[in-house]
Amino acid sequence: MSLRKVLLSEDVVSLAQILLGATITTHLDGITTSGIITETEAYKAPDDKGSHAYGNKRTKRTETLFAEAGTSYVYLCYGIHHLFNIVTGPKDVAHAVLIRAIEPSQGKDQMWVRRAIKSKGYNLTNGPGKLSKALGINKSHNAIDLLSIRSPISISLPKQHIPHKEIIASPRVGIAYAAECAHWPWRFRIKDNSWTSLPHDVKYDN
DNA sequence: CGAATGATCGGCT
DNA sequence: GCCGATCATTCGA
Repeated sequence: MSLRKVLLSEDVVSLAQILLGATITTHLDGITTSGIITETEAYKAPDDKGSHAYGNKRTKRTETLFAEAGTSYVYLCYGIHHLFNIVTGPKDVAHAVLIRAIEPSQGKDQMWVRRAIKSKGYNLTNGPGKLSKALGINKSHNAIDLLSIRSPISISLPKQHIPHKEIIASPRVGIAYAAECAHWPWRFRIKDNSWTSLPHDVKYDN
């Protein structure tokens, strides 16, 4: 089954889990960088108050969310960070999966150059703003067809899905204003993978 | 350690 | 004007 068909037919909450383990690759400025998706979040308008398209609100910004499955939705957060989403569902259904973290595979050195920070380790790509910067994604990559052969950004599903047992669900963060929707466990990450951001509600004792 | 803060922009009221 | 699907750094205990 083609990726587009999967993105069209499955529910966005399922897709957030299906996309775990998928590879995202960018070809920009003659540089190839790629990584495995380790953490995702589902955004499901119109009922989801955390979504920009809550209540099917259409503005210049949210219009991209209403595009057909396989379109990219990149938008600027806090004036600094470009957050990368994959639009899912048929045209006029504003569902999307936010990519929150990846495990780097190709072009790690170039990612560090793009990130330009002192620290190292998992810090490279374990957050939505971080991975976008590491992969060179910015708002010029909004509303492009990820499934086109010409796209500088591409997605490929893993040969085998991550088993359900290996997926951890938790509440979404950063959208406290979204009231009860903020508690919906629509954030997914691969168990025992260190290339994820820590769940905010879990404490580790050591 | 944790808390506070600065960075810095565009969409919305 | 205000504030967000954030992050890196500094400050204080």
